[in-house]
Amino acid sequence: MAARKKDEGMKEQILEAAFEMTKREDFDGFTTANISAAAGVSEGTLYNYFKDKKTLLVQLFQYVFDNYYKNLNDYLEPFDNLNDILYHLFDFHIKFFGKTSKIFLLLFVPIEKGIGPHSIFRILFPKYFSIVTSILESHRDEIKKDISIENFPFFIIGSIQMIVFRKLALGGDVDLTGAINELHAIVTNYLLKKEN
Amino acid sequence: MAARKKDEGMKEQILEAAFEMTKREDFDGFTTANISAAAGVSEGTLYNYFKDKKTLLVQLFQYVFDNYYKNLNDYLEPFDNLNDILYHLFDFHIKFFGKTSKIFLLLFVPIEKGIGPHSIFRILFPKYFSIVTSILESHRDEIKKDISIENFPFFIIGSIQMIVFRKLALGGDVDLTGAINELHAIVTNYLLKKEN
Amino acid sequence: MAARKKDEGMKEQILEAAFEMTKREDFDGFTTANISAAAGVSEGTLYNYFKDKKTLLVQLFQYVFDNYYKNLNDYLEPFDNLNDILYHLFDFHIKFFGKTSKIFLLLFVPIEKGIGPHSIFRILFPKYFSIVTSILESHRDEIKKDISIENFPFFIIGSIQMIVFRKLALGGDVDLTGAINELHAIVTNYLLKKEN
Amino acid sequence: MAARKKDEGMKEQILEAAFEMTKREDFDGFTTANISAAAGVSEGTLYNYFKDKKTLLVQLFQYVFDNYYKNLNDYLEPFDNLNDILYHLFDFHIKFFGKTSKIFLLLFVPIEKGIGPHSIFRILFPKYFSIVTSILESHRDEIKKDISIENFPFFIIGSIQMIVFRKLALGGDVDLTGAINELHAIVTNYLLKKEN
DNA sequence: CATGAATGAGATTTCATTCAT
DNA sequence: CATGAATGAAATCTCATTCAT
Repeated sequence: MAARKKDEGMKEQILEAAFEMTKREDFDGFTTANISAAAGVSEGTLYNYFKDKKTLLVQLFQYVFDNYYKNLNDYLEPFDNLNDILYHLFDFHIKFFGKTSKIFLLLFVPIEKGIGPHSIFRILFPKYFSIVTSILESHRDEIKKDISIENFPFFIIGSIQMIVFRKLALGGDVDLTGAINELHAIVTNYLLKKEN
Repeated sequence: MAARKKDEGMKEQILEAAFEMTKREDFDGFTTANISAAAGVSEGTLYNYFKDKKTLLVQLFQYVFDNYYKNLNDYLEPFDNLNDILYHLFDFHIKFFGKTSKIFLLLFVPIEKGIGPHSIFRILFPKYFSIVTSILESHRDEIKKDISIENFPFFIIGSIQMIVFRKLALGGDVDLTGAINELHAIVTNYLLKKEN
Repeated sequence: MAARKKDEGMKEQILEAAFEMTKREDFDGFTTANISAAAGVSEGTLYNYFKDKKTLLVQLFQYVFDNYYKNLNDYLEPFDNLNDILYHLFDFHIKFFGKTSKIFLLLFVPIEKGIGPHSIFRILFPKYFSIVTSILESHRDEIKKDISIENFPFFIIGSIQMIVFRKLALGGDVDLTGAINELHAIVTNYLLKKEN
Repeated sequence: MAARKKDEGMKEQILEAAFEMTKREDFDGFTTANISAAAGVSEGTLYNYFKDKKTLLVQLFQYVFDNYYKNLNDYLEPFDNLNDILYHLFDFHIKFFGKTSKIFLLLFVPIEKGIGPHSIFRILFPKYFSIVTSILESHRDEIKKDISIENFPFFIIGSIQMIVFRKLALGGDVDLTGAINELHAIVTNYLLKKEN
């Protein structure tokens, strides 16, 4: 149990370091050399905790998004109406990834051989879908009656993500707050019952 | 006088083959071996047309998006109101990339050394922004007076793109038409003057 | 006869261009691309005049040194005493190669397979030896009686060559005239009968 | 704690093997394949010790000449007059390179980009100049008063080197001792005060 | 378990040579 | 003959993985 705990700690330390590495301006790709240097361990040590590099990357992505969801829940906890929740969902996303993380490079890492699509996207989508869906469903009464929300989570993630990407692409002079406000306006305008 | 006459189209042939390659289910990365095999030429030939692999990839991305914009213009030509135009913008995007292209893997390819962000995103954003902006501006009278559309192009690209990604991730059973319809509803609901 | 003459002309044109190329500051090696570009012909054309690249290089070296010897003879013709002749031998050498020729890179090009040394040096040495030796022998009466001159040609070529190399290595601020004078003093001091 | 302990001598082992390789009759160029085979390591290992091939070659040249100078000092230590020292300088040079080393092929390897000459010669010249100059200066009282010795080091290196090259070019039947004696006579005759 | 040097498979790149035009 | 695009063998270089310590 102690050993396992130690294991888990080291694994997390490596994954955390790898995530931090993706936020650095001079990030230079997910090589084992880069990851081990960032984690302060030897390359060989990586293989004591992960079968191979692909496994490490898949677990890295899962680690980052488990983290994301956990912190998102805490972040949203104080808010009780959908309007506020959506705003802070956007806000949180920008804060979590907004600076410079290149974690999304992993999206196309293949996770299994065989027929059909099999990228790391497969991990992201169901998770993201379920969290946004559960938010929406627990506030159904605030949402307009006649609209479909089946694809809404994807609209949300796509839009936020593009704001992040834009920041990554264009550099420091992006008005993130304005973008969040505009996105929030679009979404709530569509989604929420008119208050009067 | 000319030797095997330099095929002016060879460069395009290589880029086209590389793009087609990204749509294949068994796509396995942008190696020079893969690209040359897809193009039916030797690896050495690649270097007769491109200084190095990075140059090829940047030009590939530009080629794909030049193609995208050109075809999009033709596709939208018959439509004269913003409602229809937006619908077919979404529609076109899905058709163009919708199946399986992994061209977006290139988004993070660095295009220059130096300070700040410098990925291939830099190429994509201004182009996409300008085309969507010009569409919106030439239909200003159909848009609600009081709303900001500064960030609108990014929401649009982000949303469409996420639908494409979802298809890539989850495979064949995605209701693309439904997604387009819903996205279209969100956007037009926010953007367009209520018709009465 | 006309055809052969044309051949010879083209061959010489290529070799001359290749030699000129070695004097350029941005000289970048004896690639077939470089040589053909310098000569203003296609790469394929090289192979109409030379069996392969090695043959071209060997003939280039021979061409340069045949040229050297021929011009040297003309250059020395006006002088009739060994003192002057030696001075102008040095002078000529510096003028011929002195700026920036990297022709000496070819010295180690192998010219035959098999046992023993077989570099292009083999071509240079006998020629240089014979010309210096013949100069010395036709002025035997000016040379001290009791000294050996068997290795003298090598001393001369080595010393001059090093002056050239020094210029190549250290750049523009070398006092070539001073170096020639000093070398001349050493050589004549050793070699010539004291005049009184 | 240490893995296969980093052999501090591995770098030197590779350089030494590369130098030895240049003395082999069947030496066939400085390819990474040749060098790694000579050193008994894999090609990949070369890149654990040298950034790239050019760096390896520059360091190889420096290694060889550092070795040369160190051993030369020991070799000359017993001798206290310039006459003897010069003789054994020649003698040593022949012994060190005299057989078959093709290390001098490296002389034109470029060491930096930019304007002006920049070959490996730049490394050789100052070193050789300083060692010969310091020998001459510490024996100034044995040298004739009125002669310039500014260029002397270059004549010495050039002459010795040409003897080495001649051996390389012409093979085994060269009278090295005779050549050394003659060179020694030339130099001392010019340089040293007449003893009487 | 940790290390990190060594490996070698595979990726990128160069370039002498060929050959269809 | 001249051309120069295409080739492919060989060179340089990268990097995930192994394994002796």
